[in-house]
Amino acid sequence: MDSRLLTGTLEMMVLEVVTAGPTYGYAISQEVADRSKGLFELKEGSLYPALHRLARRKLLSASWKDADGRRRKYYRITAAGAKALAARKQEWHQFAAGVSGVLGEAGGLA
Amino acid sequence: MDSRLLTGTLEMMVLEVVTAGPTYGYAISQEVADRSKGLFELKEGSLYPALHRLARRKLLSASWKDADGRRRKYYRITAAGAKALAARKQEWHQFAAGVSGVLGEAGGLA
DNA sequence: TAGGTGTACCTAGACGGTCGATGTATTTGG
DNA sequence: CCAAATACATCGACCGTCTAGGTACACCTA
Repeated sequence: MDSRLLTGTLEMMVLEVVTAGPTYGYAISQEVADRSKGLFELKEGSLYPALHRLARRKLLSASWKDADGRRRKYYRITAAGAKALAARKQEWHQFAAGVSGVLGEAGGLA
Repeated sequence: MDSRLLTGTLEMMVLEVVTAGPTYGYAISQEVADRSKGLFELKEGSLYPALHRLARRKLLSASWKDADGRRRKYYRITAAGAKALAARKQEWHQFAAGVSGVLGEAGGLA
């Protein structure tokens, strides 16, 4: 898996996972790995900066919580985040359809 | 269209177009725009460096030709290029399926 | 109790691809 | 005659991912 493919979709996937309910970095990476059948193993050097970007842009809100004697930073989606996610998903589908079109496959743009 | 999504797929699309027969930079960008219904407008600052990379890696071979009184650099796919393209396409399909899985859509990884 | 593994966060710098801007030159169409 | 299209190329800016490193605590086993 060329990690360059992740560029632009990593944030979308993070937003999607957080949409399911408040969660934290480590759990997000596990969930993404799970849902992708182990294909995506988000690296800490990509994941944490992405979370910070999303928080800075107010697409996620963050708060520290203690659970199981562990210090965790929980993220939850904001209204702006939900909106941005919807836009990203649409863009992604359009993009994927465009690639299909160039590759001469069925499922290209209408 | 966030152009960052193109990272990693631009070369694949170029290889695919050249597979149809020897062609040149300007025509490639037209063809990609065509096949993607205008969604992808490859910029010169991305396209030409990509062609040079692919040629340097021997995935494409290049030769100058004169046609219509115009100076054009024609590219054709090499055996290694065809092989690389097949690999990239498989990787792309896997990647797209992985994203579908994370987004909770049908068509995820088996 | 020492050490390894898993959990959990973070950052710095390297790397590389896409972009906008800019440059050159010719042909075509109004 | 001049604007637009054709056709190639390069440069530096920008930005996201990665590797590698760091901190800290919980848990299990020898």
